[in-house]
Amino acid sequence: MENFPYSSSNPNPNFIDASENFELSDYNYLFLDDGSSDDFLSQNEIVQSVSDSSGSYSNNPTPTSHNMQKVDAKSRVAFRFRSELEVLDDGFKWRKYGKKMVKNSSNPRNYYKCSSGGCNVKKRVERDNEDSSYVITTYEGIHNHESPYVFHYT
DNA sequence: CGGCTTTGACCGGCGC
DNA sequence: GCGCCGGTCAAAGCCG
Repeated sequence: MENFPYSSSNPNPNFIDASENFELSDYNYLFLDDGSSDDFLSQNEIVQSVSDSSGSYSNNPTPTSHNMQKVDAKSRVAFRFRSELEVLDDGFKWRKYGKKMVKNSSNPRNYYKCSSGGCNVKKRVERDNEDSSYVITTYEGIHNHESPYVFHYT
C-alpha cells in the first residue's frame, strides 16, 4: 500500500485505513494519465483492461516514482476495488453534483466535487457493470489543500 | 437556516 | 444541422 499513487501528493492515512473494506489483492490500479494528451481511456476500455489482465497488470503502468511525479503534474487516476459501499471515506469532503446513466452499463455514474473552497478536484464513482461487487472510482485533479483528517505527528 | 442530494434541464463535442 | 452522449448546472427538497 506504500505504492498508493496518491500518497505523494495527498498524504492521507484515512484512505489507507479504508483498506479494511476490501482485500488488498482486490485493489486494482487501473490507469494513470499525465494529462499530456486528451485521449483519456473510455470507461469501456478501462473495464476491458481489467477483465483482460485478470489480476496481473503487465501491460499497465505500475505506480513508480516516475509516473507518480506525473500524477503530481496533472493527475487522473482510476481505481477498481471490491466494496459493498459505493462511497468510502477517503478523507475529503465531497459534494455530489450529478448522476448519469451511461451507455453499455446498467449502473449509474455519480459525480462529486471536493467541497473545500477553491479546490477543484473531481471524482466519479460507478459500479462495474459486469461484476457489481466492484466499484470504479476516478479522481481528477490535485487538492490545493490537504485532507482535513490528516494528523501530524511531531 | 445552511449545506448537501436529487433530478431534469442544459450544454458542448463529435459523428453522421 | 441534428441527435446522441457524457458532463455540469441549478432549483427544489431534505436534514442537521
